[in-house]
Amino acid sequence: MKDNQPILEVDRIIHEPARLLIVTILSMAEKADFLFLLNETGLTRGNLSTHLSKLEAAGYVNIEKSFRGKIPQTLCSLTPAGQEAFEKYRKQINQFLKRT
Amino acid sequence: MKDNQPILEVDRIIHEPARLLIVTILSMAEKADFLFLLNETGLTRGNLSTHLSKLEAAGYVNIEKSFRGKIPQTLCSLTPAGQEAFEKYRKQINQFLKRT
DNA sequence: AAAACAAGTTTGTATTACAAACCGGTTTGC
DNA sequence: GCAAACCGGTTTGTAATACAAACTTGTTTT
Repeated sequence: MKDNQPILEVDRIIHEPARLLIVTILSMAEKADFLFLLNETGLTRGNLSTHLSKLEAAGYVNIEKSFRGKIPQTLCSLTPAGQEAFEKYRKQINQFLKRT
Repeated sequence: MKDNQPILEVDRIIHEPARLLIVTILSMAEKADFLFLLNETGLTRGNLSTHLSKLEAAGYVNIEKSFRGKIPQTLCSLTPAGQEAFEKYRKQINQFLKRT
């Protein structure tokens, strides 16, 4: 068989709940550091790290590393592509769920 | 580490796009057969089959097998638990996405 | 100087979604 | 009347991935 056409095609990168959370926060905060995201999301550090990496690899978030005194700091922000993808996702899901 | 509390906790059974599609269709049609779902969703038979099994195992859909003449027929419908879970999911996602 | 801590990253594992192969029966072609 | 194609699915094999736990690199504390 090879009858394969996707119907409800949604961006899996954003669809994942943990990342949806992260992206939503970033869409409001416009630049947040690792520890802030850690608190807000309730994720473990490990999972936050990997989800951020995945978002970065997708080109959806920008990650800049710096130092706050002697302590490393990771700042994250949505890229334009990320904002766009998020908006698109929201529209899709809203529209899909609207038609009761 | 063991600081683990889930924040955006969404029903993964329903969250999966293919199953969200199936459940949405069932919520409107109230009893649909395999071939109908196959057309509506655009899934392959194999994937439709496994997703239905998963929904059945979760107690969200009821599957009855019968014959239409000599041809087997699989009828699917949402259980009350399935309807409830779907409604809950919709509310959660809508509410989450609402707060821009 | 050793032990605890901070801020992340990497690794190991179990779950999964999807495609492809399979299967039992039925119809069609010859 | 029998082989080949078709129907309506189910099972299997595999690659991706989400999460927890272990590790790392550097910094305070004691």
